[in-house]
Amino acid sequence: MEFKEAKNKFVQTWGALGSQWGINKTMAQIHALLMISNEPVSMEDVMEELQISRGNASMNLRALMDWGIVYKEYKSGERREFFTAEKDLDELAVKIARERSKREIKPALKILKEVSSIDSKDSAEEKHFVEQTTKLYDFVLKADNMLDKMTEFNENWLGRLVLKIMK
Amino acid sequence: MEFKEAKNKFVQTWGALGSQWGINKTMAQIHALLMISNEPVSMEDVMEELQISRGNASMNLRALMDWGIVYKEYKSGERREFFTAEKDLDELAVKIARERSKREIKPALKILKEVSSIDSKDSAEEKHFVEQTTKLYDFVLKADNMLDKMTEFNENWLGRLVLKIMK
DNA sequence: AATAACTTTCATTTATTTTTGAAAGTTTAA
DNA sequence: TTAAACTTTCAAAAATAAATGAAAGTTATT
Repeated sequence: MEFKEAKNKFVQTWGALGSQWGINKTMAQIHALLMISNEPVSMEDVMEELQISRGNASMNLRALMDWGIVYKEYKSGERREFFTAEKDLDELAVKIARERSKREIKPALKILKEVSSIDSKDSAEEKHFVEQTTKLYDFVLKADNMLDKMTEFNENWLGRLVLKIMK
Repeated sequence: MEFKEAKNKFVQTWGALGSQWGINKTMAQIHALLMISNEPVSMEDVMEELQISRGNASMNLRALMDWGIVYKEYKSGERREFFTAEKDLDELAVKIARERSKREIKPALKILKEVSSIDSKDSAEEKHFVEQTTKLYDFVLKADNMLDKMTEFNENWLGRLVLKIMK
């Protein structure tokens, strides 16, 4: 396989993976492109390589910056803006986890708490509802905390030990 | 908030959460409905409660069964089939993780390995590409293994200890 | 302060995903 | 073996999400 083909295959694959994990396809593809780029990439380059429109490139680059996983760079003597990706993968994972937690899990938790707090009066049906949603709340909270604590987890020695054992 | 409202809110919320995590909305809603149901639910009930068509109900129930998180049940003396959800949440998480790993991560890993194995000849650009995709491969593999090992992790004492510390 | 170089916005179009529902398929019981 | 009760399939329709591109908006340069 030659370089160009490999590059293209990688961008496609990363794009598909992204879209299955809540990041839209183009966004993930742009990120892929930046990941494997030696040097900062201009919007023009992104449009060219991925064959997408200016508007699309602009909006998705903006979104990537909002997520904190792509940065703007300025080259002296150049008018245009250039972009680079976060390349530290642990950092990348943490940022994505944080963002998704904030956008998706936190709001869901709020509602889970709400609905699990109705007073279940008498019926067995209602009791079961409260029981289940309470369990779910605890579970999602636990899972969310795990994500939140990933950084420390990855850094502290005990975490490393466990990782080693789990491997 | 009264029961009916809470129930509806929960189904909607779980549906939205599901659709953001790669499970389609109706599938997640059906699952939600089964989760909070005291007793097995017929397809007719599902259609009625969620206001969806017979085909939709049928296909999504089938998908849920393929994922191994919903089971068919037969009531003696009843012709119809009834359905119940996996209610053990750890089990649920493991099954979802396994399924997604199989469908999405494993194929992506295969391609990552492929593209990271081109021989990078001379150019710095190609060297960088191989370097990055190799790192990515290792990272995704690590993450995937973590998912794979969740069960043990949740069961063994060291895991529990770490969970406690992480809390 | 006018112009050129570039970026963002957003109404419209296009592509993708999901849902419908009627026909075909199965299973059970008489 | 026929009919009733139920489930599955799948082509077409509807809903949703994403992309386009031209106009509006910025910012730097002369």
